[in-house]
Amino acid sequence: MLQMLANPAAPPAFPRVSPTAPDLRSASLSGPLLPPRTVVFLEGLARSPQYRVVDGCIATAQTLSDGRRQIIDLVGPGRLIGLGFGDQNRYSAETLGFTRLELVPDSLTPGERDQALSEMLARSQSLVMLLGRKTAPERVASALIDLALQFGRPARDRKRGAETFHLYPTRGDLADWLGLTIETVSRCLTRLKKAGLIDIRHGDLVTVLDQRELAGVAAGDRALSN
Amino acid sequence: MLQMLANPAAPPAFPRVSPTAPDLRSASLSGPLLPPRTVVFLEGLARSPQYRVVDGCIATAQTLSDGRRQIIDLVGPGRLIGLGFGDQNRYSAETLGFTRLELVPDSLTPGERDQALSEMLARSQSLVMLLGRKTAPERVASALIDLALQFGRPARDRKRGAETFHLYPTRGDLADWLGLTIETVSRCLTRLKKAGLIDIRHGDLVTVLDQRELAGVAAGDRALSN
DNA sequence: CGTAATTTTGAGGTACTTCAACTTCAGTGG
DNA sequence: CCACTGAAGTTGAAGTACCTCAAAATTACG
Repeated sequence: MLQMLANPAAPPAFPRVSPTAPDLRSASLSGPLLPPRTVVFLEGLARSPQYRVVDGCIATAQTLSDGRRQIIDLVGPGRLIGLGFGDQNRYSAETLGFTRLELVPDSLTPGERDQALSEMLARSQSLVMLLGRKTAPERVASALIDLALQFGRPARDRKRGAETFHLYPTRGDLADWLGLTIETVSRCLTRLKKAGLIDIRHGDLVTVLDQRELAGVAAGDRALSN
Repeated sequence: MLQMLANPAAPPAFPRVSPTAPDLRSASLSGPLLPPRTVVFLEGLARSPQYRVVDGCIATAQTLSDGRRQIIDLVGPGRLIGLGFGDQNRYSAETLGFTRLELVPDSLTPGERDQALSEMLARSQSLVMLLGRKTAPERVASALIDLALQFGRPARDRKRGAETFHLYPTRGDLADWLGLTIETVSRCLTRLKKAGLIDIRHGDLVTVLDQRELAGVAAGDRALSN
């Protein structure tokens, strides 16, 4: 699942782009609804404008010449993409699910830009720690906690701490984010389910059943039986 | 300010800290010469001022509660440390080798700060790609290329492309940077030496003998025989 | 020269990957 | 409604890259 896109350098296949591809730039404030797997901009091409995610989810990723893909970040509502580089994009951005973007003026206030850059840096450093020093179950648990924070809603369940969110990334996306393979991600999720820490319904609706235990797994305090 | 305190997680050996620890604050422009393994500031403590590395090398690192350490970046001359966070340090900073720091005013121009943050972000994202998707030999080769760029001098050798630099990080530091173990780093270096791509003299003087081949290994184009 | 720390090297173990088969699910058309 | 198809996910078995453990070799230093 390393290459979902064609060669990034060359004009890419635009999977499932609606025939009448909406022009983002023409949207004044809140743009059109982009279908899943829409490429917003591509690594290596001339620098794209900046967007704020209004609703949905964006994956930013870099790809090696041989096709290995690494997702740099999953970006949820309220956060920005497309800032912080020079004359060309340092990563690609793609929707994972129906997503609404909002064009952000190139001239953010220095404060806003600083804030956004700092947050991106902090998240990138967290990912470095995760990739460099955490085991597969720890990575998956950490990812779920992050996704719950970004995409979680108050949860319809009354259960204390139970939080439900829409899982935008596929197993392949999670693998490319967490430096694992699809199979390893799947196995970890299965074990988290069997341990009663999470539940997944309809394939993409995740409920965190035991937040403390999940955090324990993420921190390496709790093992995770087979 | 210099917080030469004990490591919060575990009581660390503080090798070779000079008895009369110099106070950075008293230095107006270019500070004193800090000995190796001097802790400049610590993760989790109140935010430290910002410094520019004048000469030597700084490692910035995060540590998990169980002691696993991940080096976030190795910082060479000209680059900044200590910026980009809120009220407390998000990582520790430590000298690897005799290092001279220069206090940087808290009020960088927005342009300077933006520039520095962007560079840190770019480097962090490169490290994410390295940790998530590169093999051990690729990681070590990539690291050497980065270190040659940061610490390399014109090389006394006439050889085209040959570049020599002082290897500040130990095998352990490299391992904590590259998400590997000491032994794996050592084995990769040995293989690079045997392949004639690099040479290491006196334990810490590295010469890149074949820049192209080394880049090939880093990119995964060239394998690396046993 | 002697001791300790670091690095190297080897042998064996394991967490994760790879390969392959099976299952589930969404969409499509009969 | 239900077979048919393809994509996504799961599960199992086997392989391997890297880790762990241990010891030897090298280097650093008093």
